[in-house]
Amino acid sequence: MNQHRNGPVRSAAAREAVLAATTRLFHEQGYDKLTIEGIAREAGVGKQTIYRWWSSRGAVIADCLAEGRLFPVEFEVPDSGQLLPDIEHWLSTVLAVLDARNGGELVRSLVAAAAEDPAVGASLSERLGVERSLAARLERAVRDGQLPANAPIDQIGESILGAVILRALGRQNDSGEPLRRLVRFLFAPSARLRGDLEE
Amino acid sequence: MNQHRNGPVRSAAAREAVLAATTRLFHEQGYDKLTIEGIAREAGVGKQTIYRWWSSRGAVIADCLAEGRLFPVEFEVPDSGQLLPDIEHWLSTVLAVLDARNGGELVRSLVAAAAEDPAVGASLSERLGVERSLAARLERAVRDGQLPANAPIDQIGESILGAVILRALGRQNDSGEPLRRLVRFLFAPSARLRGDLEE
Amino acid sequence: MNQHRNGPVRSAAAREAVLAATTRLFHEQGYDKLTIEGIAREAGVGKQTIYRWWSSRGAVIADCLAEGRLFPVEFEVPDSGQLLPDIEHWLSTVLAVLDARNGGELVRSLVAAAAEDPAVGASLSERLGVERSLAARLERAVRDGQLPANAPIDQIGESILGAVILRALGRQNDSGEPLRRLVRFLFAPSARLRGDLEE
Amino acid sequence: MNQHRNGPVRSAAAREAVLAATTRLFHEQGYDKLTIEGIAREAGVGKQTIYRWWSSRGAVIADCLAEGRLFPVEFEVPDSGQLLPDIEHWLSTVLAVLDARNGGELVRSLVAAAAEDPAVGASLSERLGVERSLAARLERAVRDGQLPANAPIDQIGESILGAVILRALGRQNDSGEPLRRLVRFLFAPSARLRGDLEE
DNA sequence: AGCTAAACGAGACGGTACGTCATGTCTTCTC
DNA sequence: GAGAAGACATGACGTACCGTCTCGTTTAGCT
Repeated sequence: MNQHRNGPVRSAAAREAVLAATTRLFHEQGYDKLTIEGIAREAGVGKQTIYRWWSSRGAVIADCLAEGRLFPVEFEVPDSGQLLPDIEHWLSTVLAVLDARNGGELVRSLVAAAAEDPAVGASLSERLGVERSLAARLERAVRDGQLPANAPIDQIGESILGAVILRALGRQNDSGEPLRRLVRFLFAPSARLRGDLEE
Repeated sequence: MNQHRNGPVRSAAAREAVLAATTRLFHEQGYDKLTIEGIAREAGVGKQTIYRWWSSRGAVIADCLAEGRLFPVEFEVPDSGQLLPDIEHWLSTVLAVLDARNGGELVRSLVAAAAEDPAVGASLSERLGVERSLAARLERAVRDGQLPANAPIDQIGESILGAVILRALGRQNDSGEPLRRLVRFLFAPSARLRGDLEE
Repeated sequence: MNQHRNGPVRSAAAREAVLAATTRLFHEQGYDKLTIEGIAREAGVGKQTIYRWWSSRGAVIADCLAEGRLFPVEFEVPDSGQLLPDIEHWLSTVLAVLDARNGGELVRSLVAAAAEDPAVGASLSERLGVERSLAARLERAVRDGQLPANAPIDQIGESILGAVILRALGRQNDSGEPLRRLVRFLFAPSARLRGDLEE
Repeated sequence: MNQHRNGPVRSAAAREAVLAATTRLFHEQGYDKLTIEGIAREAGVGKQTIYRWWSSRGAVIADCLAEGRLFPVEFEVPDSGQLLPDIEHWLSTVLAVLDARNGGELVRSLVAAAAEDPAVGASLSERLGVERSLAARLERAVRDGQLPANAPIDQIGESILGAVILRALGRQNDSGEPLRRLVRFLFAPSARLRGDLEE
């Protein structure tokens, strides 16, 4: 028995306009300058329409995040068969994006949004598009015997992502070399034992 | 506030009152509810006195952070000579604090403050009191040969801290076991190679 | 030639519900708190149904007024043959109603509605139920020779009503004696000439 | 012991700007289109400044009224020694103003404001500038013996003013003759008795 | 009896204004 | 001359209604 309701239905156009405007403003101004009124103005939408469908500023961000509107690219981890070079290549891509204009600001805005709003926090890691692909690659490495069978794949991904976030919070302008050393440490364990991580 | 003074000297009492009020409010309400007016009210201080000496809300937080007012305890890493048990013990302490009331909220507030304000971001990692002690312990491990000579000590610390932060952002209520698996992975490399991380 | 139309006709139930709800809310909350949405909610009616049949909030009020829903009683002027005692008795009735709970507020609400909406203004004086009956009594007085043949009956009524309204606007809590003095002045001209309005 | 207070003092410029803007908007748009935000915008003033010093829209109007900003002219009653001609002349002046552009609207706006706000209501009659001057003239008439010693002067004034208001509420476009007949009735009692109010 | 179009309840929509709160600057008075 | 108190212009908050506009449902009168 279908539960029917009368009346007009949610406007897809309004929803789209809100998410598009939010994405635009988020990239242009960052999270803390993002306001409901600003979104409404930019989207050509009444404030009440936003409040009707989203509980907070963070909830709008979370929707944008869930639809992949906040990241310009997907960070795919290549799979050449050799774990460390693949990860290093992926890391270079990530760092290149982050060091481009507003990349660090984008991360900080996301973190601020996640800190403020549970919904954003909940979808942050998986939707970041980072861990998903990374985890897939690591699972493959486990199957290939390059990582032990019970390596904590998710946690390894989170530790790398966490280090990336901390770097963004500290506004460090290093070359990315410290992060590269971290992944080498993580994925070249035999080298670690031999003490020849670096030549 | 302070009693009779002749010279135009910065009032130590006012400074103290501001920092104390900020600490109190930060713990009670979190970063996003923290306002300059609220601090001034709570401290019994004029708004202008705050603006005179601090450039922003974040700068006040950064001062509190720098003076160790925001953390109830210092997280010292014990040194029994055995790296992994020491780290696991330390991690248990950290997790216990975070899972206590408002512990997660405290981390999220700090992260939000760091995301918003460069000054907070800059002092976050070292002042967190976490990495300093952790790095010292890891250096000792290097000297003892438990870690390779060129292990990226700071980055390892940041990766752990980053994972802790991500856990707080995701509001996860796990037992902390995932984090424990991560440190085991990080500090038991030989086990990893043998595939017997867990029995 | 009848222009025929299909479909249902205006719902008497909806009309009744709207007018009843309006009357209820008008008495409970006054004119300025009266809203179309509130009426629709109270009447269990769609907003559009109101907009379809009435042009404005004032038009609904005007309808209520025209059907005598806004006044709890009719103010009949008795006719004992003696003009002044009749008028004074009527005035006492009016004042008693006005000084009862919300009586003044009712007048003010009506005046506000009349000020805002021409339709209400147009029907205010005649529909008030005041002047109609008063004018009838004054005409009788003219026939009886108690008033000159061309006394401005309508204007006399309006002047009394106007004085009543001004009293309500000023929120005066006098006993009503000033109004009584006015009607004595109006209807005891010979006394006036003799200077013995009051003994 | 004087109870002293620190801090800046109320800005005379802001007060003046608010009252001037209110007066302007009131005349241009009437009371119901008058909004706090509109006043603030027009005055170049923050909304909060208005809310700090006035409790409501009506309170601002009441201040304007009290300073005579809402009426373009003072309605002085001439004093030639002969009551009726003086009053008729005054009435002509009043009617001329009311029938000019927006005169009726002005009255209706004032009445609406008075109905909504006690402060406006309280100062309406005296500040209207109407009754004050009228009462003075009537008192003179009493002294001259043209009115009985205990004629209810204030009430007579209110009855005239009330009739004027009712006329404005009804949007009547009569020539003003009915009002003239009323004052003739009020102030030519002997004529009334002889039934020769009009020849 | 079926068809059809209007009226209905519900309520989403782009707006305006509300009254409150915080911002960062400025002014006044006290110590 | 630093500091408390707080007024100021600005602007966002979240709420309430405005008047218009869909939605599906219900119902009256014509075929």
